[in-house]
Parts: sequence; C-alpha cells; structure tokens
Amino acid sequence: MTIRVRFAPSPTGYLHIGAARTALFNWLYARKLRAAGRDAEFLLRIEDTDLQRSTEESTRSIFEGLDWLGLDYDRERVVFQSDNADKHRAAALSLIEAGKAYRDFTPKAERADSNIKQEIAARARHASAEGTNHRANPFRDLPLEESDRRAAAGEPFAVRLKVAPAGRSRFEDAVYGEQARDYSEIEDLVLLRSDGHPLYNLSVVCDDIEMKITDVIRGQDHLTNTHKQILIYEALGAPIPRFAHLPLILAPGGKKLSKRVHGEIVSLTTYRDAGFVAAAFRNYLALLGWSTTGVPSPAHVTTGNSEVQGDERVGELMTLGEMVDNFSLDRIHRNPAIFNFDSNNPKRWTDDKAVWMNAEYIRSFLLFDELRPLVKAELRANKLWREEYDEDESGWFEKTVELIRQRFYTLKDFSGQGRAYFSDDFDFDEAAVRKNLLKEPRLKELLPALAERLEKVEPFDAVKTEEALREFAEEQNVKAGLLINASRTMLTGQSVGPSMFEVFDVIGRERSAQRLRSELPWADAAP
RNA sequence: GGCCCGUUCGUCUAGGGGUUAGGACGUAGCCCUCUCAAGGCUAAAACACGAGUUCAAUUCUCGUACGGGCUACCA
Repeated sequence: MTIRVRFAPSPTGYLHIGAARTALFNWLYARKLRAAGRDAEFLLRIEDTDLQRSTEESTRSIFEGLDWLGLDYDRERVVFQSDNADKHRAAALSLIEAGKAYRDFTPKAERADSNIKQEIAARARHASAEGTNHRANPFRDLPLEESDRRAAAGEPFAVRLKVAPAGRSRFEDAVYGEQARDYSEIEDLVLLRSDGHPLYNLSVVCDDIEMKITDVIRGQDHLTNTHKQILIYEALGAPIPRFAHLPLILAPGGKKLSKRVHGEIVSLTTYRDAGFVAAAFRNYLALLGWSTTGVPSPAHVTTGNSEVQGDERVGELMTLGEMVDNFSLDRIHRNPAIFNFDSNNPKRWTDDKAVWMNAEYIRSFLLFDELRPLVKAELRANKLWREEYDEDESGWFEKTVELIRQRFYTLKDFSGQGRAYFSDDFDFDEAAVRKNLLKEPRLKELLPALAERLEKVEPFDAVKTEEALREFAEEQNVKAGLLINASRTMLTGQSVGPSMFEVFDVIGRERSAQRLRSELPWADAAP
C-alpha cells in the first residue's frame, strides 16, 4: 500500500515557521519510508476555503518556502481545497440522506469578528456551568420528509453531524499516545454553513479521503478536533488514517507564536531574507521537538571508520540524508519548544543556536558547489557581483570567499562586512578608525611609507608581506601590531577580520597600496 | 468553566527507580594570537511543588501550581 502524507496550509499570510516544520516532518516521514523501500508520497494541499483571508501571494509564499527548504512535492497534484467545495457539499447532503446528519433550520447567530475567541470561550463557560446537552437541537430528530419539504421551500439551513448520544471516541496518536473523548463533549458539529459553504472539518476529511491520505501529521492544535474528524470518517464509511500531532513552537515566555503579536519573526521568508542558508534553518527547525540520540550516524558507517563506536551519537548538524535516516515519529516530544528571539536586541533578533548553525553551514559548505551560488546571489543583489568572478577571476573569488567565510554568520555578511573585498566603495567603522588609526599620529606618515615598502614585495603574498611589514616595523621602532591593525582598518574599514597578511594577499598589491595611502579616514576626524 | 496535553541548566535536549543528571547553543575564564572569529581546555547553570509507592524517586502514581491547545454556521 502506498503511504501518503500531506502538508495542508491555509494561504493566509506568510508561511509560518511552525507550518514549515510540519511540512519538514511530513516530508522526512515519507522519505524515510521510501528509503526503506516502501511507496510513500508527500503531497501538498492548499486549504483556501476561507475566501476572505486567502491570498494568491500567500499561496506563492508557501510554494517558495517549500522550494527554499528543499521539500519537493508533486507539482501536478497540488490540490486547492476550494476546487472541491461541490464534493464536500455533496458529501454532507449524502449524510442527510443516510440519516447521519440533519438540517438545522435555526437562524444563524451573528458574531462580532473582533474578539471572537473570548466570545466563544465565554459561551463555553456558560454552557459548561449550566451543563449543556449537545443533543438538544430541536431539528435533530425532525422527520426527513419534513426536513426535505422545508428545504425545498427555500428555508435556509445548516447541516450538522448527528453525533451519537453516548459513547467514546478513541484513537492512538503516534506522538501523544492513546486519546479518548466522550461523545457527550462533542457538539453536533456543523458540516455545511447555511450559505452552503463547507466547513473546515468536513473539507479536511473529504480531501484526505479523496487524496487517499494514510498518515496525518500536523500541529498539536488539531489534537482535540481529531475526534470530530474521526466521526466524519465513520459517517462517510471511510478508513481512518493514522494520526501524529506535533508539539507547537512557542514564543519566549511560553506564549503562542502569532503573527499579530510577534510579526515577521514567525515568517519563514524573514530567515531567508536575513541571509540564512536553507540547510541550516531546516536543520535547526528539525531539532525543535525532535532529537536523534543514540542512532548511529550512517555517514560514519559509510566512511568505514572502524574507530566509530556503535553508540556514537549523531551530531546536531545533520545533512538531509542523515535527517531522513534518523527520523522517527516516536522520538518526537509532547512538550512544546520555545523559539528564542528578541526584537529589541539586534544581536539576539533570533535564536542563537539557529545563527550558530548558519555559521557552521557557511564554514563547512562545499565552496564551489554549495556556497558559491549563494554568495553570488547575495553579491548580485547588492550590485557587487562581477562576471569575471565566474571567468578569469574565479580562482581569486573562491580564495577570497574561503578567507572571509570563516567568521561570517549569515549570507548578508558577504555584502556587508565583506564589501571591501569586492568594491573600493566601502564604509569605515568609526570605532575602528578611532582605535586603530587616530590614537597614533605617526601612522599618517607610517602608512604611506608602508605602502611604498609593500609595493616592492615580490611575490606579493602572505609570507612576503608579513616579512616586509615586520621588518619595516622594526626599522621604525613600532610594534608590528600597530601597523597590522591600522592596515586592517585602512584596507577593510574594520577592526576585525582575517589574518592581515591573507587580506593583503587577496586585496592585492595595487589596491592595498592605494588604500594605505588613502586620506579618507583622516580627513575631518579629530584625534 | 469543561475536555485534552505538557513541565530536566536561560534555550534546544539526553537519560531514566541507585548517575559526580550527559551534550549542544549562549554566558564567563584560560590557551592560541596581528584584531575578530574558529579551535582546545575549564567554569557557572536544571529534574516546578506536595504527597504516595519503594530499601531507594528526577524517573512510577495521585494532587497542586504554572504553561499550552481545543471548546465557531474560522481554518
């Protein structure tokens, strides 16, 4: 039998990082099965039944987000839920015929959209205090003929599922274990609105049946509603899929991560636009609510390293392949994970570990195959890219990227901190100028002299420039560090960076000399 | 309010009746050093609380507190 899982986001707003993680886990689940020789598919369904809130832009951001994360799905088979509304409606109507649902002619209660959550909660409080009988609807046992007659006369009605008065719904959740809920706690849920619009629970079930979904992996916010959906599966006489609910991702303080209060921090595109490498962010997301302890790393096994012990842990840094190999639903937690960020602190704008992982990926990516295209895109977006980097300056380009990637955290750094390597038009960091240039007035004469000395160095490489600079420092009776740090600021505008002699090497003889003679930072600055 | 779920360093987590409660990120210190990273070493840092079971509970059970989810003619 083919195992089918699906990712079913609603296109309202951007792709939420929690949703992205749900997609990842579904994808991993399918891939894992496929690696084991089973038939498994990962499908995408856009739940665009809320016409007011669904946007095409949001649908696009879902596609883009999945592409960015490398989660591939069958494009030909993407389902738009709104296309199936007629089928959902027909299913509800068939349930009336079968006596498993009924028409409710009660006029629709109008609700204020503003604080609807509180209103619902308040209503529920009252209901529970007074002890509501969910089977008290006067239309529940209306004879079918009369119901048909009133409907035929044009009287508006909603369709409700006829939930049995007594009994208990049960299912085994792959993550949360045995789940049970009394029928008495479940209302006769509305399947079809009085305007004929099918509701979420009905649509999901109908589409999952039609798509032959065997395993539903989704957020924990759907855990309790699963009982209602099972009731619909049963009424429709369809097989019930396996369910697995994922713990939610929370904001610092344990609050729900929401667009309204947390803004763009919940959007996947924010991370892409901030210079995250997809592989790194994907890796970080995978570790929120899931861990791999104790599973030997196949990567180690295939290297044939006999030193590796059997109980060796898989590191937290995993390739997609390793993630697939190690993935298992039963290692998913039941407790929610907190995603750290601080919008008031630029240094801590997002989770430290995510940033660290990104730096790890930037450092360890294959220079040519993996990192180069990303740096190219970043430079291009900032008008720093030159076609020569792909042609006769290709060697220089890679050498430079290799040098500067070592201390970069995001792709943005290549066009930011790294700007001086690709352009003569770069800014000087004020603190760096003060610390490395203005403190020593002699530098104004020393640096041009150093430039003159370096111009004669042959070959102009890290070893020879170091010899020349140290010799010059000794002659002038100054510390080498003074000249090194001053040079760093003159050449890159900064006080931090790679080994200065490597910098001389990649910046080159002419540009180095020219920048050492530059008047720029001295101009109007007072010591 | 009702129902459901959860709670191990600041965060992500390992573990599980007897452990010096392990790792990672972050933080601090030291080494290295031309700066900053990286790397190496070290440190501070956790079993929410109360009962019960047991020779023994962080681990099992119950309760409390706290947090989360659901409770719509939203998705």
